[in-house]
Amino acid sequence: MLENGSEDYLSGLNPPQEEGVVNTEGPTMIIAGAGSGKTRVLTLRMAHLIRAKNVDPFSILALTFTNKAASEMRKRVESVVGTDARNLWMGTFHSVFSRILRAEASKLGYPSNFTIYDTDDSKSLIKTIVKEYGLDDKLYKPNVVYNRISSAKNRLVSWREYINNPIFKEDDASNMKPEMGKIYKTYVERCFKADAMDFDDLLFNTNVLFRDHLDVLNKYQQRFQYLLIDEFQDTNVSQYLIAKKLAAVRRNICVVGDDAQSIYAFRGADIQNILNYEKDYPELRVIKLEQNYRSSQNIVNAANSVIRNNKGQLEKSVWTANNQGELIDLIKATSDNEEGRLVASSIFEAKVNNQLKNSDFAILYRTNSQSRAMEEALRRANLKYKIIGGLSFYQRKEIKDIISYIRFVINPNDEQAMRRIINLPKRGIGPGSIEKIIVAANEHNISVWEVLQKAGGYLTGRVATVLDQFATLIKSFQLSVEKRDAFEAASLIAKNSGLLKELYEDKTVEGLSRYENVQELLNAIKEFTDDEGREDKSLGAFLQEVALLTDADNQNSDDTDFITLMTVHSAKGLEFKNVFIVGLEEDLFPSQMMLNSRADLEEERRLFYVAITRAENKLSLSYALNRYRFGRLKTCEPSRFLEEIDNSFLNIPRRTSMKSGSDSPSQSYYAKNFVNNMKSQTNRRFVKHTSHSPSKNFVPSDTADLEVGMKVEHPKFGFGKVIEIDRDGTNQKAKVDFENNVGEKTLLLSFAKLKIH
DNA sequence: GACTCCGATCTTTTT
DNA sequence: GATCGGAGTC
Repeated sequence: MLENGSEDYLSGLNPPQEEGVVNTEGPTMIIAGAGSGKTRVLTLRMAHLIRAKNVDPFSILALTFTNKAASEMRKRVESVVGTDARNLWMGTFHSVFSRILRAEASKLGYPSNFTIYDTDDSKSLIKTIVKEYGLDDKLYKPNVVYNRISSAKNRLVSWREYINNPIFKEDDASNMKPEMGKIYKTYVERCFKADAMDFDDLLFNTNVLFRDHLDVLNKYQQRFQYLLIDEFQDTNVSQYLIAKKLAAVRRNICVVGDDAQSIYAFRGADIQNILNYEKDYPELRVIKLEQNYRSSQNIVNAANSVIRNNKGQLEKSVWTANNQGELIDLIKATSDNEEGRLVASSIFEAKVNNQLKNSDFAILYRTNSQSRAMEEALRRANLKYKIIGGLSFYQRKEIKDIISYIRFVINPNDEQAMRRIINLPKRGIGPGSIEKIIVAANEHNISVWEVLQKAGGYLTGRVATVLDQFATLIKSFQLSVEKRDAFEAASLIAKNSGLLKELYEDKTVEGLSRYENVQELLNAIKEFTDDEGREDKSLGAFLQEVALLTDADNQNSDDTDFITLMTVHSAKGLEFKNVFIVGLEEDLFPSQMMLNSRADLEEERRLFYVAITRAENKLSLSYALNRYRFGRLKTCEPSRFLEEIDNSFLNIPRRTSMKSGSDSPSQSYYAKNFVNNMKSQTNRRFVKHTSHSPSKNFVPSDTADLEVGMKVEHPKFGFGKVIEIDRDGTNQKAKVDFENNVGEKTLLLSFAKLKIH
């Protein structure tokens, strides 16, 4: 396979696949049905360019949708062509163009160390602006405003164009939000002043860069002779225009996509891109990959029977030569918790009967919040699992705090970072003082950082002294960043800022885990600096890397045998032997927010299609008749999508809690069953657990049962024995000796989840 | 300014 | 269930 000049990587490809690999010149569109080997074609196409056409990997640019997809693809190219693959330009639109923007930042009036605002930063900035203007925050909700601005940027509508556009004006006025344009303008100005770009700016500003600086555009047009875009159906207009500009000279642009799997319209993805593409490149070569190699016939046919309900698709018929396979299981549960138990027991059974591993299973759901019930059931069944996505590591408070320190040290104009850390740990600087600082900065037309450095000149008394100390601290950090590598500098910041100490002194279970998380972050930074191949080991370089990272590609190589839990969105591009799609209830999947238009509903249906086509051998669908939503119990109807699946592919419902053979149990049966189910829930001996305001927590009567010598189980530390109980004072504590080399821990009872055995 | 309690509000998906 | 902001208290 690695022999020079050998082309045996072409063997085993079907005709359209081979066509996609070897026809490397000119514009190409590959319409690739689910499971049709599109990643294989894409990687071999790159390999073919390097190997057979002697193209320098450095001049190939491949744009993917996620970081994970990029690194996966790089690995696969490497397995064919060897280390040459390392020189490929490969990554998400956001990561590739943020790199280019850093190199060319000065042309746009930005420093090259500009900060990237994540969604939280953007929303909180919007919130501040709305407040500063004295606007009604019920009307101008950060979410709504953010989405409006975001979609404008994704269509390359600048604030100036937005304000001058009568259609937007009318639209906003009729929505009672006439000030939208003003907020957009101020938001952009504040980002610029903070030397910050949000996610959309990375694309918007790249367009501006290429529009206003033809020399720069020319440089990259020369460099990137071959352009490949994966998941083309999920690109937005802004992304497409960047690609179009880059490919304008050589026209070697290959896009791969599947309109049936377009699931990101909510984020500005525009299916129109496919039509524009055909218009922009009349000489286009279109290749269709229609044979599915992944799934059994039942699964492929069921997926087709679902997607058939959508109107207006590209012509394509996905088929498979695989065998018929098992029928699709339908699991009907009375509650979300029971759904979890049924899924868990089904997995357990299948593992035993078919000699399968945990990693052969995936549980897919529509919303992250559904993971909870599944998680608990799997834990009880002793099945190892891993949740992908959800609240990512980098979104945890303690991590964001440290990162904000780093951000502020690197870029002291970063307003959002400043707001976060200026009173952390508590320095006695409240909202009042922060406002004063901002006002002073605006009055003298200088940056906030300049005010902080000369606090005595603008503020008085104790606050001035404290701010002075703060500025000195930051300056000392700045010095150490210059002199040390990322790990040393970050350790110093964690320590000298006082954050580490504060967490260390918090002996609650939560504090402990926060402390561990910070250590984990430091480990990640250590890994970063220990990487031999990396030339820039500064903290700034680490920050750039981390800003666009999601925890989807947090690979822990040592332990890989787990059941995967994730949303359908994050499952795109993956495959599993056995797949469970859970929570197939009306208003949940399809989501109630997507029932307003046909287009929305069709996107949900495509999402369902994506979920189904992840499965290779066995698919199980489940729904619950009662579910906790918004902390309230709600009765649910089965999803309309279930009815769209042709019955001939389905197994008659068999996994229900019913003991009797009756196939239409009365509602009261479920109600009764559900009450029992709930009872067993409350009998659990877990202490209620919330993240803050501990006084709000109650200690349920059963922790009063806790006695010295009892065997207990903790979700994180495992089994242990109570050796001491302190019931005096307000903070009741128990000292527990844990097995598995964790040792003795003192747990605050109001926090600890302890199960008595 | 810090801390506590209480009620209101929201949860679709992600770079 | 979790977070945020307001109100009241120290």
